[in-house]
Amino acid sequence: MGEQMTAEKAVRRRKRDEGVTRAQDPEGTRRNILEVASREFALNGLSGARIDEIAAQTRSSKRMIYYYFGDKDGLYLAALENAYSQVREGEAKLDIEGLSPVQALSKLVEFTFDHHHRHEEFIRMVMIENIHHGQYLEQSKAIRDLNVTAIDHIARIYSRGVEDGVFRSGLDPVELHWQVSALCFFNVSNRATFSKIFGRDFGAAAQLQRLKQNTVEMLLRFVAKDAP
Amino acid sequence: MGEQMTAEKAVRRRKRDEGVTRAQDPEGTRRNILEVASREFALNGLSGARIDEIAAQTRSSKRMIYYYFGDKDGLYLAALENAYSQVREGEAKLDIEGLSPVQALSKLVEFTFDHHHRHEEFIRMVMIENIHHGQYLEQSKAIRDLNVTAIDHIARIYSRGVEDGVFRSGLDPVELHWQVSALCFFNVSNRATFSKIFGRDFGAAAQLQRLKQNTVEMLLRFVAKDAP
Amino acid sequence: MGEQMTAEKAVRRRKRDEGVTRAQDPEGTRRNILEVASREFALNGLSGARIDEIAAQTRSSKRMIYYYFGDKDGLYLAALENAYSQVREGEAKLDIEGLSPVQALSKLVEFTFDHHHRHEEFIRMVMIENIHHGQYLEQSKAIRDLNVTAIDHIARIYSRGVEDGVFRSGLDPVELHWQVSALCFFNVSNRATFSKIFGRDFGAAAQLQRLKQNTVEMLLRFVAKDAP
Amino acid sequence: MGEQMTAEKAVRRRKRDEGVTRAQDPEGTRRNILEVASREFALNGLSGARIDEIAAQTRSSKRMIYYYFGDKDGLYLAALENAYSQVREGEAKLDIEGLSPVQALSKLVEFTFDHHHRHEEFIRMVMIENIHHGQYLEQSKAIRDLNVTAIDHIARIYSRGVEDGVFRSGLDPVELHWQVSALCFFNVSNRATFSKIFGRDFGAAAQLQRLKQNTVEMLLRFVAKDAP
DNA sequence: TATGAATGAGGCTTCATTCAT
DNA sequence: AATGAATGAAGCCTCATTCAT
Repeated sequence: MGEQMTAEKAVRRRKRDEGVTRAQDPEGTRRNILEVASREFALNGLSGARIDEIAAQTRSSKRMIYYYFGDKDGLYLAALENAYSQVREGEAKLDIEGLSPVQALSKLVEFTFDHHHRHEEFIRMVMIENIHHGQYLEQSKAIRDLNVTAIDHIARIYSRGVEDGVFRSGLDPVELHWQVSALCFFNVSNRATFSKIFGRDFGAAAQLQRLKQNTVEMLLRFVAKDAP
Repeated sequence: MGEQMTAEKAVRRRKRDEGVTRAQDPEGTRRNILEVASREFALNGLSGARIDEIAAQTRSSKRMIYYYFGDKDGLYLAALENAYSQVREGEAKLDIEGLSPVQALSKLVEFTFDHHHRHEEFIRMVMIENIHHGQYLEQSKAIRDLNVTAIDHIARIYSRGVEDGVFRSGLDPVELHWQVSALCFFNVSNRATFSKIFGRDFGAAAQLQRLKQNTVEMLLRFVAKDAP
Repeated sequence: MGEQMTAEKAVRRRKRDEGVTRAQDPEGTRRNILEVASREFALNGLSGARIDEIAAQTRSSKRMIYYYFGDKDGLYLAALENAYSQVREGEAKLDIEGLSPVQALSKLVEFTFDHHHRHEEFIRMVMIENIHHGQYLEQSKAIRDLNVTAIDHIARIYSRGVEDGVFRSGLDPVELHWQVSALCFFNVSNRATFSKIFGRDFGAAAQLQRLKQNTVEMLLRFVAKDAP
Repeated sequence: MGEQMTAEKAVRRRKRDEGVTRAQDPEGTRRNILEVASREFALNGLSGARIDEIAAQTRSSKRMIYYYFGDKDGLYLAALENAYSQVREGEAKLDIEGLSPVQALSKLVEFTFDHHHRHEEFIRMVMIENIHHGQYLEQSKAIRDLNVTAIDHIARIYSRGVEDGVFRSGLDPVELHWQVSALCFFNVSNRATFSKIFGRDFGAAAQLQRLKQNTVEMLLRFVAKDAP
């Protein structure tokens, strides 16, 4: 009696009771921590996330977080790298072989729109990182390496379009990428405030479909050759 | 027993000696706190901001923060309302009287682009609020009231353009607003990560100028009547 | 907008809106404060009661509390004196004229039992004061003066009973008073814990009736002359 | 930058230097905190007790209080359970085997009287808990479990007395327990105010002896078979 | 590789009280 | 007689992190 049960201890007890004491699996442990941390950082931000809470959701303990990631910043950086890596990996799956420039650009925009929509956690990590002025991203060579190919697709499509005489020349692929990103990113990043302000659910399927088509159309019209 | 002088006390004493304290000026005190808090929340987020740090930059004390704003959340909400209120106020200054629909839309987009650029603090507050799923905005009738007129301008311009036969019909003003917002917001919100990833300063004057013109052009092309 | 409404301010506003600004009535103000304070101290104890909360329930302001009572301790002491004074005043109404010693003692015990039951606030103040080792009561000449007559009734009844040959001699009136007090006081003071431990409502009417009769009987049997 | 030495730190250092710290002794640490807390809560009440003060008297730190007990309420509840548990444990030592009902009842009352007297800390905790309307006790299954046997002794004695024809029938053991408790509890709980009001030390040995004998006698007379 | 126990610094908030009018 | 604004001290609690095993 008198055994007061704090949250911290309750978790430990639960784990023991559930027999969650897994076999020695360093990589699994690391992976598990990283997944939980990614979720928690994306949900609460860097200062909002709690090491205790992350540890509690982990299959291992707080000590292991420090063992594998050094400190909170290290864990955050790993989560950030994880987010970028997963998203870039997904992008690699986009296949625009054999499509005309217009079809390819349409497909790229649609894919980007959907991809952002599917990876809200990533979007939130990027928002959070921007709140921090990109100071962690700056430290990460891994992330910079990951992103160099990010504009390859659109650059290729655009130059083909220009060659084929269907896109006007003089545009900057990086700026095109910027525009696609802006429209697709905003859809996820600002949905909460936008929806609440206009009393309209910008996450509803039909609405998303319209926004996506708008975005495709915007890009196509933007690169289109001016009427003679 | 020497005069024990804490850092806080020393600061307060200095303030008083410098005659910075305007005793018994409720509105001034409140305003001063709010300004400092707005800056700090925008810089560090809700959980990242420190009441102690805010108080230290204030002309009054930590205690007064609680006196006027109740708690940290209350202060944050006030800062959020403050941000929206200031920005909406600035928007009211946009004058598009006597301009053609195309000119008006160009001006609106340029203005919005610059306005966002000038109000980074506001952008950051909106990002932060989105990280919090808009839960504070939701509590604030004041903000909802402020924003109802946000699309008035673009709605008016668009309908005039349609009447005049220069814009195609069938578009949704709220979605147009969404597009303008996305392109202008992203420019501020994601500048840090975008710049670092592409090794290019997206905040440089010339670059901004290009992005702004792109944005104007995108919108004009999007609403333009299709060539017959 | 942005006008955050703290509890403190809300109260002030309410009062103003309700036009509660009463006419200058020093005694009324003092009385009102004392009543609210008595309730709050009885409910929450000395350290548990809040000056702010008391002020909020008052028709006047926090400042007036200090104006009239000096400090929190002063207010508590006034509330304590108030409690004793009210209860002693009520006791004065007990009329045992013309009753036989047995009848008088019965009536006294019943009255005391009921009186305690009716004055839970007083009981709680006495408990609280005992928690504080009676250190405030000690300061109050007023309370000591009030209580000197507390045993008069029972002393008179007892000596009449002895004279009449119906009560045994050699008992101490103060101890008799002690016994009556113990049984009547406990009924109110420990009802919460006793009820919860035994899963039985010791405040229910029928139960109270039984306890009261027990108490009368206990006293009567205690003073009764031993069977020859 | 001189070594800034806070009071707290100094205390801790002293403790370590004196070898008072028994590192890594969870049960010892917990026990030590609980003992200090029990004393402090009993002395000052829930709101009156200070976590800082408790920590200072501990062999460990404020942080450990939260580690083991969650928050102040948790610590109070543990102290309350501790108080009940200790007292009930002591009661178990009462041995009335082989005694006649009258002797047994006498012994029980005397024991209860002394036991309450010896455990002032417990009495004070119960008073404090009653001030809080028993709301903590209510949360504690541990305490309810402890108390179920509290009336066993008196119930057994009484029924034997009735069987033996020395006690009258029709009485309720719980009410008998109530009466014994009232008289014994009051002696400790209200001693301060009673003594001060009547200018008589109700804690003096001779006085206590008289009160105890009165209490025994009251109970014996109450259960006694009426003279035929 | 892993863990439960322990920690210091600092975070937010509340309290009784006083000041200026 | 009365008030709104202001305050310093101290209260409770949480955080990231390290120690001992």
